[in-house]
Amino acid sequence: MVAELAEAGARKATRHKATRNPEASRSRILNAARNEFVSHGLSGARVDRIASHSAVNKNLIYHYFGSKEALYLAVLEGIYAGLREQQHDEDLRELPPVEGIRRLVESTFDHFVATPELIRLMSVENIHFGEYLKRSRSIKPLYSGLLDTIEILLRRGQAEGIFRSDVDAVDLYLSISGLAYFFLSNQHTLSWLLERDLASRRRVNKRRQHIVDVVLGYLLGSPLAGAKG
Amino acid sequence: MVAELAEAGARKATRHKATRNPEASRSRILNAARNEFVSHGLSGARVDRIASHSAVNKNLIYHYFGSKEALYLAVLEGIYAGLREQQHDEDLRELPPVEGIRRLVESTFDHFVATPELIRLMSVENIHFGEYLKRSRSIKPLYSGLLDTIEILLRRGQAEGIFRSDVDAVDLYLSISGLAYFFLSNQHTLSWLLERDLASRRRVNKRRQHIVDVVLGYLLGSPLAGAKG
Amino acid sequence: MVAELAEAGARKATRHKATRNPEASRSRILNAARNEFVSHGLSGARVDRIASHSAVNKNLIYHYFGSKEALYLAVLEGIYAGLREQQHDEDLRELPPVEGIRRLVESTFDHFVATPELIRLMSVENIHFGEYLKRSRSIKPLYSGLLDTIEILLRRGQAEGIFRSDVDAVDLYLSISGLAYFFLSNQHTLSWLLERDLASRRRVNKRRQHIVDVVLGYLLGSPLAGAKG
Amino acid sequence: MVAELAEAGARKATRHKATRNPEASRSRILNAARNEFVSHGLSGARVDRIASHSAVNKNLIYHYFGSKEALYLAVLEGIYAGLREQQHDEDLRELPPVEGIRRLVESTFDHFVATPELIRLMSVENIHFGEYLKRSRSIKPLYSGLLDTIEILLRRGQAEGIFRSDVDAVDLYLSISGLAYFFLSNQHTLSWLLERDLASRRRVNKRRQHIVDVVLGYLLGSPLAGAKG
DNA sequence: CATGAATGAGATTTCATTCAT
DNA sequence: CATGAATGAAATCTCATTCAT
Repeated sequence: MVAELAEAGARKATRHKATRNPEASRSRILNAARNEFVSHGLSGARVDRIASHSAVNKNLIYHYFGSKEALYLAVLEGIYAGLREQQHDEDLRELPPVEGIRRLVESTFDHFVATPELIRLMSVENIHFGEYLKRSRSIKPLYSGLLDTIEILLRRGQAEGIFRSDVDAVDLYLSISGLAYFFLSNQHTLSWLLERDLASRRRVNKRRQHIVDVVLGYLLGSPLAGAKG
Repeated sequence: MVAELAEAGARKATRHKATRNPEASRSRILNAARNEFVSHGLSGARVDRIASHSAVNKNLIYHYFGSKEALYLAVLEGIYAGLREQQHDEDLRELPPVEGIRRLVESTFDHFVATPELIRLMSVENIHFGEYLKRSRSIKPLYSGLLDTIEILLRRGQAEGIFRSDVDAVDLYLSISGLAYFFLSNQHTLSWLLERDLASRRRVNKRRQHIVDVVLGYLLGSPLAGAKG
Repeated sequence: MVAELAEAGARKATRHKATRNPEASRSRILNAARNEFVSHGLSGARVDRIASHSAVNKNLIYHYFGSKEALYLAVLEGIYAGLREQQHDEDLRELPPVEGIRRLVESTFDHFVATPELIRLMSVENIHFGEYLKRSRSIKPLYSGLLDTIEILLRRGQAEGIFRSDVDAVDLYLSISGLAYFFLSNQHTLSWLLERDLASRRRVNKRRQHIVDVVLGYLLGSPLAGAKG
Repeated sequence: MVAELAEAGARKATRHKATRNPEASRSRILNAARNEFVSHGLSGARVDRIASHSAVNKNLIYHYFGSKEALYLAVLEGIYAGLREQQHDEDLRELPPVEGIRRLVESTFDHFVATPELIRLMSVENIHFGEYLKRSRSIKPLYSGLLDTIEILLRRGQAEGIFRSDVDAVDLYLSISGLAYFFLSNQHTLSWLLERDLASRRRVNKRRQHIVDVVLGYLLGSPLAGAKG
């Protein structure tokens, strides 16, 4: 996966040579930059590499984006937008609660798996204490409906008497994401330490099912089971 | 938390001036280096800052550790050793299964909370595809007993008929860690996006209980509940 | 004054957008360039700023002037031409000598005050060892009559027995200009060092009178007064 | 003179190669920097040239001075300090007034002639609106006594009935300096325009005497001579 | 006549590392 | 054991200029 991410930009560059097409140039830069930041983090990324992988003069990067940090922010916004775009959570609100939650869990997991850049950039951003995310105008609004969707499904499930009654929507969201995130974000260290190939298709499929089981197992269980007192 | 991490080294520097105490110098370097790598990642860390925060000549760092990367590895080993040291998982094998799992979940969470450096370094290391971890001789052995402990508790719980039968030890470990990790590692972005202060004591305590509930809810539930087919 | 000079170009730009009027474009460029070179010197000037302040495509600047340096020379010629144009020194030759000199002193001072760009460009040009001026075909001819005028007034004053006899026209010209120039060219440092606002109207008026007094005091005095031997 | 200034640093560099003598390194840098800023101004100066002319690694410049601008300020402070150091104006206060003024005029002129860097840096600084000078802590105090000296000499000369009564100390200082400054600062353009070699020894000596004559001619004259009303 | 896109050379600055003592 | 001085390579960014239409 290392090589895959690191070289993706190089493979795509295919010597364009002076496109005279600003849209194309801009998007080639963004592409190369995403690969670079994803592979090396913010501090480790090199503007020179972004320039050469996007087959563009280095100055053009500064012309379009102003600075390495601003370029990173542009990449970050693109990635986060993609995440929320694909979640379509509003569509789930009408489903039977168990089905709705299952779909939410699965789509979260699937999007994480399909977009490894997302998880890496989320890590990078947290290494930087989220300071670039906080500068973004465009990202936060994307998250406004998410908790509502969860809340709606939860309440409907509780009204039907099938979900346990003590569930907090924020905690549930953090669990759904966390169960997928850690497995993916820490794949490299975990594969080594546990001596398992966590990137294998079999393992990934198995994990997907496990996460659904955990979330639904928890939601469908009784609040008292295993409680401390 | 940003400031806390960033300034920790500065606070400790207290002008030692030529200690002529190799042990002390070495450990001051390691301390400052941990703070630096934790605050800025590997690429973002600065040898100069480590030197000045440890009140040590820059050359001494190279004398003791050879390179910035080697110093990073030393820090990484120290941090991972601390994690496994504190887990005492062997002690849990004798406990009643529910109690054993609960303790494992709680101690994992507590150690993560108590050592924010750990989580940040785990992220940093995965940004670097785990390549430094893989160079370490000392870390992997620490993990050898962990899955056994989980396996033992699982099997005993299943034998007693209280745990569901389809649980994989690796997945369970990943879930226990992931439920805590994501919440902590991504605190900065999540607090901003969800408009909640995830670092508040109340939220942390609540999360701890939630995680226990999720893990035990899952283990104590029936395999069929909510299953796809 | 800083802001005044620096922003003058910006104020004038007023979005022309494709004038299709070559004369107007050329003159807008020259205007913006004068402001830019005056505010930042030759090395500090930016072609980009000149383009944006003159609301003209950068390429047009190269089309009309060929290079940044050639543009600078064009600006320089314009400024020097303005200086000599306004001096009308030939008109003074007929006046009574004291009156003629007084008028020359006053008009030199007044023109310097009215055209701060002139003094700044003269400084800039001397920082560059006068090399651009020397390339100009148009400037030197403007100066041909100046010393003659002074010479004529001097000789008539000496013939009348009112001017001292040992006066050199070149030195007199340098003094007339220098007494005004230094006060204006070094206003920023001098105001700070002497803790006086040399730009105030009162100070400027006072200085004008002082310079007349110095020049006439010198010319009307006797050669022996205060002489070394 | 162009070549002289521009190459002065090069001549002095004489391949030191790793002096291990911080004082010497620092002062070689300052020397080379003075030459560079004097020859090319602030914007035109090149850190690379300063490094190579001082036979020092470029980084050492940043290590010692922090930035190009800070280095420029250090040079500026050194130059201004030299000016006031050499003026010894306090020594002049006891002299007979005519003698005191004559000496002040001569020493000002002589110092300007002996230190062409001074005049050029004063011009450079005014091109930059004096903003670096204003940042300096050390320069202004040097100027505190200067006006007092002039005032004292003026008042004594007026008490003796030999100096005219309407003289302002600030104006007198500006005239003494201006009469010398313009001739020197604008030598390159003036020599060309007036078709005289203003740098020739004869011309310089003549100018020195002229300036003394002008200042004393003015001071010893009567206030009414040539006055407007 | 005029333009927006793009470039190459070089500017300042940074940083891990080594030298000499 | 420890240090202050110094370095080379490379990083980010700038800027006058040219290309293609």
